Amino acid sequence: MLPQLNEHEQKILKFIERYILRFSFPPTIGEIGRAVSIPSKDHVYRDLVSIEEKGYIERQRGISRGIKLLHTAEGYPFSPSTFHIPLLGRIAAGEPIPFPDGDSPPFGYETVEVPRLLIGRQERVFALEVKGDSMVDALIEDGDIVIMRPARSAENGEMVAAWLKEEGETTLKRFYLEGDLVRLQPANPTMEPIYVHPSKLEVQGKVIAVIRKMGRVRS
Amino acid sequence: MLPQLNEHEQKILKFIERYILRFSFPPTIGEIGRAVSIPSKDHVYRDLVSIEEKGYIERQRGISRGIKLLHTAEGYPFSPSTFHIPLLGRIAAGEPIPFPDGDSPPFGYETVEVPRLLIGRQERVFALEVKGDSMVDALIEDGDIVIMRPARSAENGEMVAAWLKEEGETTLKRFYLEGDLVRLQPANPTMEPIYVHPSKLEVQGKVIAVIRKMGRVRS
DNA sequence: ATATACCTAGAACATGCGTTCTGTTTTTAG
DNA sequence: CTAAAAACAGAACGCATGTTCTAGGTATAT
Repeated sequence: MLPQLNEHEQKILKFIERYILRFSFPPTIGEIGRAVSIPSKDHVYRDLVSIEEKGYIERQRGISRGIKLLHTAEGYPFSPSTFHIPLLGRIAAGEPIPFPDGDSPPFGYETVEVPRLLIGRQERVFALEVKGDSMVDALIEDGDIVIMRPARSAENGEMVAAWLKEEGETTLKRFYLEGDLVRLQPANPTMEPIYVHPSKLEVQGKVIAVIRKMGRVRS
Repeated sequence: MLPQLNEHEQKILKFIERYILRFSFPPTIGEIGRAVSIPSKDHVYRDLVSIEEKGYIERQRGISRGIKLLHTAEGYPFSPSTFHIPLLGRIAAGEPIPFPDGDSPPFGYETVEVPRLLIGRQERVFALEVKGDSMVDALIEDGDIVIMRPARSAENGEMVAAWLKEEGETTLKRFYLEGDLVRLQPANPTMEPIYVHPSKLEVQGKVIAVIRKMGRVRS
């Protein structure tokens, strides 16, 4: 686990990250200072040394813009064209999805690497690995990675993680509000939808993407 | 299509690419000159202007290392942590898969961005977008992106694209050679396998991964 | 040959930029 | 409270680096 950053170091690291995503090369010490309102270059210089000692960046001394960003302020690996999403756990049939509580992004989890284009704005998204064949009705199989975003409500047609209070289980289906009932439509067209009253249903999040890696071989 | 680069420009662009992959920031003009054996900084400077005019890089004038690499010397989009896989087309039920013939990498196609980790070091991979619900037995739905690699044979348990000669259609299933028959096992556990004689079957490729992006909303 | 354009080299120049020094202010330890 | 340590500001220094100038070389067309 990486050591925590103090306030200045966090602001500096976040600025470096934004700068690289925008320009594709790191900022100078002066640019950092102006961006985070530290007039002294020496001050920024020392902070960079500290950030490097904590393992978030790697520096080439004496070289302009000699900064290599290794981890984001959230402690995740950084790469410019890809985003690392925390893998919160492995989810199986009948289990509630362990949504992160509060606004604090989870720290120190294993991560899943996905292209930035797949996620768009990468706010509060997280990943789950599916265990077992309980979600075949959502066209999801054992080992799939499901990428989600917490949400309390949904638009018609969106794929949601819905908690069915009476059954005590979570299901992934497309959401349609029809009159005063909600139709939960399986992705598998051979299966029938279910209708529930909104009071018996709790939308927990929206499914953003599913990734299936076929590397392994089944006996 | 991007204009061709002359010999110097190619050497420079390839050096920039290698340098960025190694250090995570671009080289200086002097470093480029030394690497490609051009003693004159002015010479390198003019070459960079030319490379920029041809659209391979984007430059921030007047600032050190102000180079953003847009395309590789081969004309593909550049990003350090992802591959860009050619999207060969949209595949629907009953259609044969348009595998690329020969070793020449397809040029000028639309591409799909995939993290390097997802496909490893494999070459000649390509992507297809699935149209229609004909592959639900493989737990694949309309709009999914299937990433494949051409192959003539398969190991037991691998997911393959198999051409069924008598039916005249392609199907995606797990491959098991059992005695002198091949068992093609659907990913959907509620569906039954089919058994065919190897002579009636042609393995066309292996499925490496499936990507499902849920952005759009269905009515 | 002559002219033109282009490629190339080397040096000069001005600014960019990392580093370090001096000194002040704020925080922490006892 | 007092002393030590850490955080901070500003300036100075010197090498790094992008840019431009001058000039010689090479190819091509007329």
